[in-house]
Amino acid sequence: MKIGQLARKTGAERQTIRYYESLRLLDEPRRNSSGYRVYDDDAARRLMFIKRAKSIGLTLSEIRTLIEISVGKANRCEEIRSFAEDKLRDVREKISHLQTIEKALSDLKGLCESSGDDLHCPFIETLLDDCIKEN
Amino acid sequence: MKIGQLARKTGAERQTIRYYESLRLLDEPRRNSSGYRVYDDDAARRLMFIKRAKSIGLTLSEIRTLIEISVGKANRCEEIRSFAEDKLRDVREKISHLQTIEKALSDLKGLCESSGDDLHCPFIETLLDDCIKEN
DNA sequence: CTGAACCTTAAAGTATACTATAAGCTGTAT
DNA sequence: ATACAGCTTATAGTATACTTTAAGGTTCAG
Ligand SMILES: [Zn+2]
Ligand SMILES: [Zn+2]
Ligand SMILES: [Zn+2]
Ligand SMILES: [Zn+2]
Repeated sequence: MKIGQLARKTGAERQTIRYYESLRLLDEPRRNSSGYRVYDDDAARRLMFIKRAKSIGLTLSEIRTLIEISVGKANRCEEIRSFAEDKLRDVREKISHLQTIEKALSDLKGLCESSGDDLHCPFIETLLDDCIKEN
Repeated sequence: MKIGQLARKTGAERQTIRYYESLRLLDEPRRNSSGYRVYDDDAARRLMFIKRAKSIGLTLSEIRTLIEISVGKANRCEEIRSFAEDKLRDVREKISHLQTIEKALSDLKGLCESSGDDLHCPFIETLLDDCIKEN
């Protein structure tokens, strides 16, 4: 399988595959006599692993960590669980941060909706005034 | 007020202030005889506006939009409310995406915890296998 | 044999929001 | 006088995850 076939099979771009190789997310493939990359099904499996891992919010560097933990030998469940806990904590923090933002935004929007004063929109005024006490 | 004083007053870095100016988030200040930037309290207010707007999750380009909508004249509440609605939709989408990720991660972690098989960790196996049916 | 499709590399561009560096001018305190 | 803080500009670096470009070699159909 050359790079274009692998790309078609997995839905990744050729350049992305080379990029992942440069990040050591994919093993260096063997080369044919013309220097072209030649892949097997394990490479496709690895690439799909990366795609799925990305879809659950892992960064490429986290995915490399996961590959390093689990490649070849036994999967080191203890490390994997602690990895998952760290990531879950991150995700939950992000959610709660966004919920704070959501509340702030909808509060401001509510102020604007109930004010009726187009000259001093409380959405804008609140952002302008809350921090500096016009000294 | 020179740039250093404005920086101290608002907690922004001098370079950040110049950067915001280059993005037209801050008006070009007047210059003194040596070419130094000279600011007034309105500039400080504007800078704090940017800080607060960032704290509720707005990007610099969204903040520029908000400034363009509201600067000088009446605040155009209708546009502001539609802006807020767009942003709220974004934030809610992000939250729900993260909640999906949270569920996937904790499900995988649960699989690992209840398996006891360190040789084929279901966390890794699921990511490896779900997409390609080892053809 | 020519052109299209496919492969190679290295380097630069994209987006976001800064942060740092270089090289140099200004202002003030001692 | 001179050190030191503070100002100027333009340019490059950081992080993430690609995408694009340039310049060229390979393979195969017609
Ligand atoms: Zn309003
Ligand atoms: Zn006010
Ligand atoms: Zn496990
Ligand atoms: Zn399997």
